Amino acid sequence: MTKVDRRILKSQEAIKKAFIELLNEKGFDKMTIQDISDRANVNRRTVYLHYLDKFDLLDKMIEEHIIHLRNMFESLLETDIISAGQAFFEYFEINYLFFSTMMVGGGAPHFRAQYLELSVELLKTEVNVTEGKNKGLHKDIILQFVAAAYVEIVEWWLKEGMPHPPRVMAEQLGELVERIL
Amino acid sequence: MTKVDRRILKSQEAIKKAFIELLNEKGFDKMTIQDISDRANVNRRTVYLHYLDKFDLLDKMIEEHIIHLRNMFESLLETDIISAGQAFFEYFEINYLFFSTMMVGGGAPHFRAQYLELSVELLKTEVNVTEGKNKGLHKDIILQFVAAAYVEIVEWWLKEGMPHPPRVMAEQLGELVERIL
DNA sequence: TTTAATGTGTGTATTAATGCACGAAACGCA
DNA sequence: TGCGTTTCGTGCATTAATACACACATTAAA
Repeated sequence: MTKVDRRILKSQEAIKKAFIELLNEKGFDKMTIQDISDRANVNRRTVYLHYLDKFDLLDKMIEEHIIHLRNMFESLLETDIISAGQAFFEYFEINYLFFSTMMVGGGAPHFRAQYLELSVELLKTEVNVTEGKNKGLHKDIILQFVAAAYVEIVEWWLKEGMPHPPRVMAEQLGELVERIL
Repeated sequence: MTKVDRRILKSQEAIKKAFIELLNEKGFDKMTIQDISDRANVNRRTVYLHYLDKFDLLDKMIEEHIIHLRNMFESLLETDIISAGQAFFEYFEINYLFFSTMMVGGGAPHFRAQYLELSVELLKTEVNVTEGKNKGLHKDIILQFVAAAYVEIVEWWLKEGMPHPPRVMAEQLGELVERIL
């Protein structure tokens, strides 16, 4: 972990904060780089110094969340599946402002693709086709099946404004997944 | 008004904000430049780029308030003395955090000196010794007398935690000054 | 449809901020 | 008192951010 120049952190912090705020107020399409730099109190040139355009900015922000989710998964390996699932839903809940507004703002596809990829990767260690009820089935099919369900549920849950608390989501989802894996 | 580099404004803003916070928490004597730069999320070197030391920082902050007060005076020339006085006390009230903690933190002498100077300057236009009740008296004596009273009252008011609202202070002070000028 | 205004992405010279290192001064404490 | 630690104030090379300008695209109004 080489030390990052404090100016870089401050600029990126300000830009990302401004981005989230504007995502709320005008949506992704309506906001301009001008808006972002104004809000962040940063020169417009500085935004281009860190990001290619607003799409890249969005991607990088999603990327950060994906990384965070992956780290969460690794630190939750010893935890039971319900509590682990709950932790994930709570993370989405905390960052609801970002994720939900991204959905209505048109950023959903980017998030969906990356989150799906992550889910498949994480589930790899959980699926067993050499014994048990899935003996003889194709691992890649099961993976894709379950991962897609996970992603779709999260997206639905966010779009609907979190109609059930994290714990309930984790419990019911755990029940369903139990029947498959 | 030549345009100031945005970085300068941001750095100074952060430093001053940190200074006020620390003035509250540890007082002027206990705080170090290190503390200030840490809190401001700025390199220690940057503080020295803008200020000689913490005394200079304090002075410059007071100076800014003095300038603000002078501008207020000029924009209140047409206003009646009570309302004008009220505006001043309200300004001190808004910046109570700074002024009051400065008093207990040991910065009072610096403020007192500059505020006294300003008061004398501003009162110059108000005192008339060519006619009226003060005909024949020395202008400089009257000036010093009234200005000192003003300053002392403000200091007392701040130290005591603003025991009366701005309006009341302005009214009573107006009454007293009326008898002299 | 033409025109004006706004936004984009980039080049560039300049400037402010950074990180680091240093000796000296001030401080806290055994 | 002496001694280790902290803070100070500064020098310096490097880097990030800035202001400004430009050509071009997009949008909105006349």
